[in-house]
Amino acid sequence: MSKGEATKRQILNIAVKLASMQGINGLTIGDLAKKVGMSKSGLFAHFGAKDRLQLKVLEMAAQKFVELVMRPAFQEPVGEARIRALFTNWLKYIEGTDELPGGSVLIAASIELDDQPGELRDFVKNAQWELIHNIEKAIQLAIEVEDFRPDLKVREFAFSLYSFVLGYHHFRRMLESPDAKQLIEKSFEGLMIFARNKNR
Amino acid sequence: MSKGEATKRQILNIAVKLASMQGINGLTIGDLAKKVGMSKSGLFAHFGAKDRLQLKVLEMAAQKFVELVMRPAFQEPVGEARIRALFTNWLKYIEGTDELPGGSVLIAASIELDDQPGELRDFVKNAQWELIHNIEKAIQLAIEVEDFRPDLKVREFAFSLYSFVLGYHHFRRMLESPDAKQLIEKSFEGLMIFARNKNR
DNA sequence: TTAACAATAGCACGATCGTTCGCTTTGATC
DNA sequence: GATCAAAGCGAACGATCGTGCTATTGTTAA
Repeated sequence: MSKGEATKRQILNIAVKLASMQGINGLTIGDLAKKVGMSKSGLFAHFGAKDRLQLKVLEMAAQKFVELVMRPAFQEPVGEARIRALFTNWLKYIEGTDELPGGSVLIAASIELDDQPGELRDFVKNAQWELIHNIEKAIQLAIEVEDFRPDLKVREFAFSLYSFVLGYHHFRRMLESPDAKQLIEKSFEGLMIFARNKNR
Repeated sequence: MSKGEATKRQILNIAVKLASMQGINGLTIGDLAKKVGMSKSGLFAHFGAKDRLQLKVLEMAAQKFVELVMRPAFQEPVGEARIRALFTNWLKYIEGTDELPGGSVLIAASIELDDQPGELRDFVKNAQWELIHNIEKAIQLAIEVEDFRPDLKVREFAFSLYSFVLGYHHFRRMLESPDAKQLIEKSFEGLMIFARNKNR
């Protein structure tokens, strides 16, 4: 890996962290340069335009999500186990780490960008749809191995699951509700009971 | 009402509209002045600082929400009817009007502000908690008139309802999912069945 | 009707925004 | 070690940010 590629990656890591706190629009080149420890112009040269930087940040965020949530979940056996792993990883991702202290960048970006058309919005929209389709695949497989009811509506299940995650994000991060985790876990278990195949 | 009060109100109406599209942080005084049709400094004098303007915008947004969603719902008879009215009004509010084209200002502000402490964040947090407590009151009353099960967990019901609304917001505004409305309505009906008193 | 005051405009400020350009330093290649 | 491209810096650009100040206009009450 060339020197340029290395610093670019380092920049993006810090940029994702920053964007997760100040939003993708709140991300500023001067600010970012200061955090990275290099000059504005030197940093800027890596991307050529702010749009490019923002897009790369979103791509990196999406990639991190896949690595931390989707990939490990899809290594679990098909069925309820995979759904549970997906759920668990997702929660952990939202709770944040040193790398991503500010919750989900993509959820935040969704709301920031939902009224400003363009490349950034399109990317987020596509990324979210891809996520949903993958969830739906996992649900479909759970039906096929008869963990879940054959008449379970895949799309509706996905909507509920996604909604609960958004709710958790909200209750935990904005409301700072101390029982946020219990609430989503209870809701999730309810969803599982609803989905489970009673004939086994 | 004095002249100043009148223009102040007019400014805030346009500001809420703007903030609902560009976010509370994306709101800019120059931009706003242009839309309102007056000078930057003239507009600025009404608020003294940007924070003040932002706070007033959030207050106005919260007030609009109460007027459009909460107040009419609480005129409905206690019980399931009130919950349904709350739900219906909330959806309509999210779907947006000419006044509020950009979805819920408060939901957007929640995510924008969740990592920047201060007066604005505190206000949004309090407003959201007040909303939740009012929802919980309505649920509690529905239990007391025996529309809902006596052992229904009020907080959990409120979490689910709120989550579905967030999901609807997301599916409709970001994903532009054509079946968003069907999805949340199905989820809501499921929630109602779950909550309903079976002994009636 | 006029004196007092509120409301608005104009202008300028320092700061920061994204971006450009020319220069120096660094790194890799022969 | 010389060569040349890649990488990074410093300074400056025009635009816009939030915010003061002063002057002028408009409203209101005596």
